[in-house]
Amino acid sequence: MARVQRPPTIYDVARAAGVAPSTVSRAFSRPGRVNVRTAEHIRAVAMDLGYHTNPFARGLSTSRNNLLAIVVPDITNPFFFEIIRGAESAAAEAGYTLVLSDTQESARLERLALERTLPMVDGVLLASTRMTDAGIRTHAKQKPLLVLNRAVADTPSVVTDNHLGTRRAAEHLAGLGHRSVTYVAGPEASWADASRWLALRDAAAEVGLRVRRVGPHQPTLVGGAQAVEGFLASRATAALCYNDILAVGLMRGLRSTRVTVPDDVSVVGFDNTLVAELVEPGLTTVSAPLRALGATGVQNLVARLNGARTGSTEPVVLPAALVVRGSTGAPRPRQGRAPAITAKSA
Amino acid sequence: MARVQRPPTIYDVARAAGVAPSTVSRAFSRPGRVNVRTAEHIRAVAMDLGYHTNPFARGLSTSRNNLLAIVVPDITNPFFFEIIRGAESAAAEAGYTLVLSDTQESARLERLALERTLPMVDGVLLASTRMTDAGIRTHAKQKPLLVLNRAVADTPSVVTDNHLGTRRAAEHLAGLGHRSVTYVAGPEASWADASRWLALRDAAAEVGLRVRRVGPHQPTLVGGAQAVEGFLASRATAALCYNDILAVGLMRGLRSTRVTVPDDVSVVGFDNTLVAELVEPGLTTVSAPLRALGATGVQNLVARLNGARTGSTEPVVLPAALVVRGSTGAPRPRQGRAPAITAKSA
DNA sequence: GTGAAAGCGCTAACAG
DNA sequence: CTGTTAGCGCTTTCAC
Repeated sequence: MARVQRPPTIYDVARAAGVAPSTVSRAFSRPGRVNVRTAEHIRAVAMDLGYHTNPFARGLSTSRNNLLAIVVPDITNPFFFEIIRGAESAAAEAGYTLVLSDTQESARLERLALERTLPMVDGVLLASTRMTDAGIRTHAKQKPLLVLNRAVADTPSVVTDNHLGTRRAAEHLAGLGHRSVTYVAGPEASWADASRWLALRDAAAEVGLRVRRVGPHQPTLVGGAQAVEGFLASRATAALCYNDILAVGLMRGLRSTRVTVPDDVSVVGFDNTLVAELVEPGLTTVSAPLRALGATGVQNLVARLNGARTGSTEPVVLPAALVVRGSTGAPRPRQGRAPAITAKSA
Repeated sequence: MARVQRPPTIYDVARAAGVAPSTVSRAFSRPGRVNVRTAEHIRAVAMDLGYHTNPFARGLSTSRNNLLAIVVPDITNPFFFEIIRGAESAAAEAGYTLVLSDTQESARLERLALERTLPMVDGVLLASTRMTDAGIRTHAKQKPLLVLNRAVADTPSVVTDNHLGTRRAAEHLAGLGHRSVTYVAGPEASWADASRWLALRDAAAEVGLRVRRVGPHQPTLVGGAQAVEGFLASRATAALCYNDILAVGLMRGLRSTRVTVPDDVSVVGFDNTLVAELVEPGLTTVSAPLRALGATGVQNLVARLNGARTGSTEPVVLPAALVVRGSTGAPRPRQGRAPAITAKSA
């Protein structure tokens, strides 16, 4: 097992190179201000010694350390790791490193994580936070902060266009001949859930769809299975679900009943995560630009750190689109006869 | 948008509390060494001012900043985010924060990420690294480092028991009546791939299975589809795939041919990630204790940081188990007639 | 117990 | 262009 030794400092390099420490510093932080030959020499010596500048010591003077925190409720949720990847690559590109906090859906853990990471980063990305608007604003006073997937007054945010996406889904269903749709709701505290439901109400009215709502449900396979009964009771021929996992759970639950997808009922999800593609039949879903969401968030935050004065704090809205797969189709011809409503599921 | 102000320092607190800065410092870092009433007073004043100690300034003196880096090839791969979550929660529990680097399967990016993060963390977790053993050891000289999913001489590591897992899979297949199995290989550079293949060779011999190997293939859906032809040509009745995604890709590819799973061929995956459960039929797979892998890695690393002198650098081996689902079954009775080998797939 | 002073590794401001 | 001198915010001797 390799023995770890104390890394060389700027002074070691300075001595070895026969120059002043400040010159070494300059050679690394603003190469332009140093004779090209000395700079070269210093670099060589440094490399030789295995010198790496200590970013936090630097941060002490510059009060920036090129660290960004991203706080997510659940790393294992496909929804978030696409966002994380977008954020990570944008951060790396801008020379920032990401600090990751998984709050495991707990508001308490989220608060703790934030308190621990806030003092050490230059800015924070909050993805689908469970905090109150007031709590968010409090933290935003301490460090530049940006909210993903939720609009908060006076706080920069990036959201997806739930309205447009839902509208497309409604049009799609109406176009197939559906007359009714039920929204299968997700977590009560979710901003996205509220936003999607409201959007569906509007869109349904515009395209002439009768709309119901069941829930709330956990955004999990189990939650989807639990939604079966309520959905069937709503007697709609189509379901728009809070997210993909919930939709898949619903589809699975329906399979245990006499109801088949898409012949009896059509199911639409939200987010276009990997599962939508894996499930059989493929899940028609509203695609959120997850990676772009993370990337845009980081870019805006970094711009702010660099002094960009964006007067407005209107949310940045990213477009959504409908991805049509096998889970939607025309409803049964004799529509008067609603689908069987007795759930025989486990 | 909230205005961000410069956070209060230890001096601000000292002045407001009417004590010396060093006393404030002590009140936070070693409360025992301070009069309990003064300490209380200081805490109150600090809270009042919204003081948070700057971890990196502290780190300058103590040369520890409670940061750990985790480097993964692909955040969006379910395999890794289970590991990440395990690592994250173990880190949080030990008072450490995780810094995340996604190298997007690129050795170059991995090197860059490491160079950027190494100087700022106390230790590094390398998950399924693409580096050479020599490269790993070089970095291990600079900071305590631990490798996940790969055994490297002279370097602490945590791996899963591929041997045992593969053995179980082989026994399962043999028990069902299979006489032949083909290993569908993953990336060439992968330590896990080599390890699994070797394990299968041994296990197959022991249980009396004829064994072949096809590949390498990308560990993706596409890679799995591309493996179809080679697999069919191998004329085996069972496939053991490098990982779940590859297995799912293979199953999908097979569906486009005349071959059905599990009636014509059985398919076994590796890792027991979410997709194994979602796919139809469910994928029988060797389950790796992913979360435990991440957690154990962090715990070992932290122990080392705290001065634990573990003499040996033998890999820590975590148990694997076989999870049986619908993708495996008894081979067709008339086994002389091998499955159709003409691939009609896209 | 508490204060004063030095220093962690680096950058910044000021001379030359 | 380069050297000198102060700090950045905190911890750590060493006195008292």
